[in-house]
Amino acid sequence: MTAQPFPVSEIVASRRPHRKDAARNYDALLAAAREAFAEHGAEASLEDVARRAGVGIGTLYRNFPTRRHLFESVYAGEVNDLCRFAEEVADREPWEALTAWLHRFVDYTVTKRAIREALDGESEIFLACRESMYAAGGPLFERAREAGRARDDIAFDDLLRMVAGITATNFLDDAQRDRVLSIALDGVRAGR
Amino acid sequence: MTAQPFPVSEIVASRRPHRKDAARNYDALLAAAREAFAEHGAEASLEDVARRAGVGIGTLYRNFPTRRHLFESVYAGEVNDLCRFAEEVADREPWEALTAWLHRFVDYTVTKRAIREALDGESEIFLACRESMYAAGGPLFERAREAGRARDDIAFDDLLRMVAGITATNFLDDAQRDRVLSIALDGVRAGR
DNA sequence: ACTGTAGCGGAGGCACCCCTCCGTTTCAAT
DNA sequence: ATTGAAACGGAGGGGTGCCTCCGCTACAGT
Repeated sequence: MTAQPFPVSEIVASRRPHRKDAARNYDALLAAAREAFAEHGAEASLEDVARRAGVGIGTLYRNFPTRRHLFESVYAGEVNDLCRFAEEVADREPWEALTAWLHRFVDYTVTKRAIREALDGESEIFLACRESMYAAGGPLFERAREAGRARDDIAFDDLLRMVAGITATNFLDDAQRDRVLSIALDGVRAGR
Repeated sequence: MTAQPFPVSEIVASRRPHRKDAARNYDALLAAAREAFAEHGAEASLEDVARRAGVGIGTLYRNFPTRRHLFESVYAGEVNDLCRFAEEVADREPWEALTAWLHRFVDYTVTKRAIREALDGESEIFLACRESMYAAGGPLFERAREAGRARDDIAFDDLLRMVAGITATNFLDDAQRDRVLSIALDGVRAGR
């Protein structure tokens, strides 16, 4: 809501090194990790991440002392994007805003494979991310509910986990994924 | 539909050894594998499976030459149970029969963690399992649709993948899982 | 009870991954 | 251009998992 709304983005940005080569490697590692996590889940090989980034394994460990640091950084980056997107859709029609946000939620690839674990992560950053995400998406849900477009016997957490589950599943193609998501969301609509 | 409706059960049973000790080990391995797959997904350590079963690693490999053999056997066993259950509910009210079957689907633990992969498996057994499952559950869906209880713009495959996704996700507790499943199924109900 | 054989278990070779440590390289401030 | 400090990369030690192979065990048929 303010200029720097999400503490998460600061945490991540603050870790980025100042020297040019170091910064480039840092970015390459994050991008490589995003790919690797998307493909293999949170257990992806860190040596593979370093290889993809074209960087020595030592460099990976200097930037991200543990697997958790790396994973959290990738995750936080996506959460951050998601939070920004919530602002973008804030002035659309309530139900439309909610579903647009949820579809964006689905698009995040790391999230796709790893969000289930992340939803139960207990570290400081995971908690912060979850809070940010709830702060961003919760009001959209609330608004849809007040407009009589969403049923009021479920919690935002229920909704998010439902979508996360569908998101994490393999489908024949993207069309099927969207179709299934729409069906499930129809269950969330008010008026049966 | 006939006395031995599911080819899958024969495949699995035919592999069970005749000698007493061997049969005991075979069963112990299947049970251990079911546990291990449920906990760690399809990538569970085979040495761990052997340890759980109280059996040497060599014995595991004699009974199940590859990881895929073991996984398929566990999976086929559960599919088989599921198929039987479809017969049990066949004479209930259409919508109730369908949801009862889907809830049972949710209960299978191996399935829970691994069905996403399995839904895309291309081996002969996976195909046979999928076919059996569709043969068992499809008619339930069809019947609910004909009774005007389920919408007709979605496929049984859509429904199954939706439920599988929700099934594979972590929830705070079983109550939340059931709640979310009900919401999603409401999207499948006919009449908005 | 005897005995041939199916079945057993685990040592060991190979591969991969984790993470640390340190000699070498590269940046950027002067 | 010089130079000190920051950053680099990858070798290597320890761990775990995969799978094979073969000497030992115990079942079941006579």
